[in-house]
Amino acid sequence: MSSTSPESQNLRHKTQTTTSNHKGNVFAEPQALTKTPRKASTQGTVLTEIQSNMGPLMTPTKGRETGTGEPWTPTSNLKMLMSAASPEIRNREKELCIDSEGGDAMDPELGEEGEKQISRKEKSLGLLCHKFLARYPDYPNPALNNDISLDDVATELNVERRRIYDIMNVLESLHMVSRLAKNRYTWHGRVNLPQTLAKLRQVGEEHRYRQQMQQIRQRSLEKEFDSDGEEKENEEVEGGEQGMKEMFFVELPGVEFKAASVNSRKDKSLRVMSQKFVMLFLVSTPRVVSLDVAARILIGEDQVADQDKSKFKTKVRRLYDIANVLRSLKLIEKVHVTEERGRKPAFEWTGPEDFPNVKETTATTATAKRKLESRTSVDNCAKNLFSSPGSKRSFTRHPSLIKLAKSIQEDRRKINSAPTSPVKNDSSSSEFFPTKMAQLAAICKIQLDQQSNKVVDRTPKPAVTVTEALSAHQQKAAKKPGAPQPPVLTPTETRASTVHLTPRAQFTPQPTGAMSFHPAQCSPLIPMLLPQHQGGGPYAIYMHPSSFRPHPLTRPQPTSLAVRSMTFEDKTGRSPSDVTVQGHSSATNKLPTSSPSALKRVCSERTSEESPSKAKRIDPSTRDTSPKLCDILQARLKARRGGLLSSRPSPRALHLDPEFINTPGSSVAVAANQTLEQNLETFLEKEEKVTTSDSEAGLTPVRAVPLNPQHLHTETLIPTGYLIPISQQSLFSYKDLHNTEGSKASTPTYNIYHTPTAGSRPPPIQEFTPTSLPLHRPPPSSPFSAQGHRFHSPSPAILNFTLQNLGLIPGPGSVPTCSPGTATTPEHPSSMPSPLPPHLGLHQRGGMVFVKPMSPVPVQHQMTGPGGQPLTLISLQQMTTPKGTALPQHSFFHTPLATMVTTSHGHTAPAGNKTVYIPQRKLDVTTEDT
DNA sequence: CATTCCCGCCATAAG
DNA sequence: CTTATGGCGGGAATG
Repeated sequence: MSSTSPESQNLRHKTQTTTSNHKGNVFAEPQALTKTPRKASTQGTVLTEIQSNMGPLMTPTKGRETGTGEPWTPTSNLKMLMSAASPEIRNREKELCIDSEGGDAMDPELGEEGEKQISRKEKSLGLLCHKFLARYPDYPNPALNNDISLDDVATELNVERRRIYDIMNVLESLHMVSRLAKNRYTWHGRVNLPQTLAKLRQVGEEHRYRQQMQQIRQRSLEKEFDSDGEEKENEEVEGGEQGMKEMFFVELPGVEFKAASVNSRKDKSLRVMSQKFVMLFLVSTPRVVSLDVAARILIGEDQVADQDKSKFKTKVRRLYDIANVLRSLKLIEKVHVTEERGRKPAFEWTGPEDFPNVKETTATTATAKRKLESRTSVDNCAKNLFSSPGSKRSFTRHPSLIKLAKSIQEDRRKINSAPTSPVKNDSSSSEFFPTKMAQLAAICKIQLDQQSNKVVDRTPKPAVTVTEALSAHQQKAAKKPGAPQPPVLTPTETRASTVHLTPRAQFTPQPTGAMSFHPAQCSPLIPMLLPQHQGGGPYAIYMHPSSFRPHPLTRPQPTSLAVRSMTFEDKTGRSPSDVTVQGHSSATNKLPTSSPSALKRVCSERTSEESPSKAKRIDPSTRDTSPKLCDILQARLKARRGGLLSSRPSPRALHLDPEFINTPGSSVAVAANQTLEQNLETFLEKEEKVTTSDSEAGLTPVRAVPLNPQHLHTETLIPTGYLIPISQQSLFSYKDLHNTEGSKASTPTYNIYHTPTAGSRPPPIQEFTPTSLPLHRPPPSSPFSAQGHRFHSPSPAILNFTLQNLGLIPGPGSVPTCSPGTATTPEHPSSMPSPLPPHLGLHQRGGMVFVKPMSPVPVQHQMTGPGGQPLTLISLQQMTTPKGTALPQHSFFHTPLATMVTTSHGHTAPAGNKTVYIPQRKLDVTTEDT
């Protein structure tokens, strides 16, 4: 929108040829400033960017809707600082203290100019992404306009457009943004991240990525010799379905589908690749995926052994691009897997482990929808057909279709909205954004459930968190019973760590004390509402919906979305795919649609884990295992069905519009039925299978895995089209409970959730470390001019940086607070009994403080930034990823089995501790089931 | 040398 | 046609 945009673009293009300088200057806001020394400098080939200098000068001209422009200088300064620091130090984070000013501070010598070498890192995609993310709240107020203008972003961040596309593509793959139109995207933040992840995991399982990964790993281990042939075969067999490598983009429901237009362009790589990559993490047992394995899988077809190297290389390049973005989202971290042979670059998942899908299904409201569905579905189908990957489809984006969809959707919404959706917002606090609150609540809930206690911990005590984390891991990893839980604890703090995985460890799941307590927590957490049943239900396959989006600004309907999510499964009784489900208890999965059951289900998951006895049995079923089982089952099914269900496997053909279609009536229902049957069958077979599978995997089948048939995922229709999950927003109330528990209650929950980190992972200790942020608010005097002045809507990014620089980072041990500026309610750590000694992880590594923009408007009360702008302070554990910082995190995540983590520096983590591992095979990944 | 991954040419899709 | 997107790979920076 800004006038500048065109100009800038033009300039860019033009400039390209001659010099590299491109970017920067131009956008900087032409109008305002004159000062552009940088331009000249830039041009000069050398990278030096003088920008830093400029910074102060610049006024934040650009502010647009997004949040206002950020002056960018500061940012750049920060950047510089970081970069400077980082190189030397592996950690980016800590150094900040330094200072304020940008350039000089850091460098003793150079003073201002100094930066010349910006080292490549400054330009890295990860950093850029960080800056980008800093501009938007993790959980934006839906009511606000969350539009993102590419031009503005490019300008403000001072980067070429091309780079923004890279970021947007991956964010889009996670549904954190969606494309509205030409230069416009809408920011969704992490609101539907849980759903997205759940969905991706589901899809990933369906694709049997886990198996594929295992095969590849094995193969590689054993090099060519012997076995590979066979193994391969096996896969391929199943692969029939696999064939569908080309999956399409997985879509989410509701909010996001604005992107209708998106699907168009072949949907080639980045977006899809990113999703696949994430899927790999979600299905792999140790949440570690090595680069090459990922590349191989992503290559897709690759069946043949090594394909071109070049292709591989290219793929790897892309993976790095994606990884950098994911890293900035804190979803993954770089690690090294040491196999026998050497260490390979790999990434470890650090995002949320579980995301129960929350979905609400509202069972009701089928009425109108069906009709709608039918239509849409048709359209969708058509569309799908057209759009085959690779080839160009003329049809993509038919306007007509889009419109249709829109209208339908709207209708649907209206219809749906009221009844089911539980709208309770307790939000007294949430005055303005009920919807948002709801979403948040939902999210929270989800997180809580998943993480079980983690959330709680986060605020109060680290120790707790750790424990939980451990327990979770344990479960996954399933240790031997004898093994104590503590093992995991080792606080390894390395950031970039090397993980050594021993191949199979045998483990039995064991009940650990820790686990036991989980249940209790769960129950409390879950309290109110679990949304309906889980499951696959929530997702619907979606073609691409039209880009319908209600008003950006005004969109009330959050609830409606929730409502809309219906699950097909109801009919059949079983949800087609229920990722989460695995209730141990119910052999039959059919959960009635009733919500209560859903809750139970969730609980059950947790409980299952916990309960020792059950744990064993059930564990397998639980997330980790389940996938396997699923895979197996699926494989079986496929084999059988073969022809029968061709439809299913090849998703492409089907497109269902989720929303519209939710009702089971159509194909879905059928599918569901099939699935049930299949499940049973598979289940029976399963045992056999299990063995085989294990063997395939390379794992010794130590234990028989008891599977619950239930878990199996049915294959849902998903594969084909876009999947749309249902938005969870409905849940809300939860937070109340939460709050109460946590000390924070008073503060609007919103804040809490806000914390970026919070959402996802069990926070390693570090999070806590940061002392209370609020205090730190940068004094006006702070070196950065920007801060002082900033009137309103300062760019959050800047603040963040500043804070960091100022040394806000607290020492260890401090309480993590996310208090709003004003109150800063201290959340004292609630005194949770932490089973584990704190020492584990804590280090002060320096948490970072992050300031995120809150939803601008309303939030004010909560906190007010220096300028009066609303700010939320959050402690982050790690900023970006640099390897250097020491974080304990990894250790937790690693399966207890045999992983050892080495710090980047090389000091090994404290011992493998209790991990039991049998070093037989090098391969890390071990499946664990029981 | 290997790993990372930035840069930006240039093919395509959109408008 | 002009733009907007984004695949893709050279090759530079780093390790």
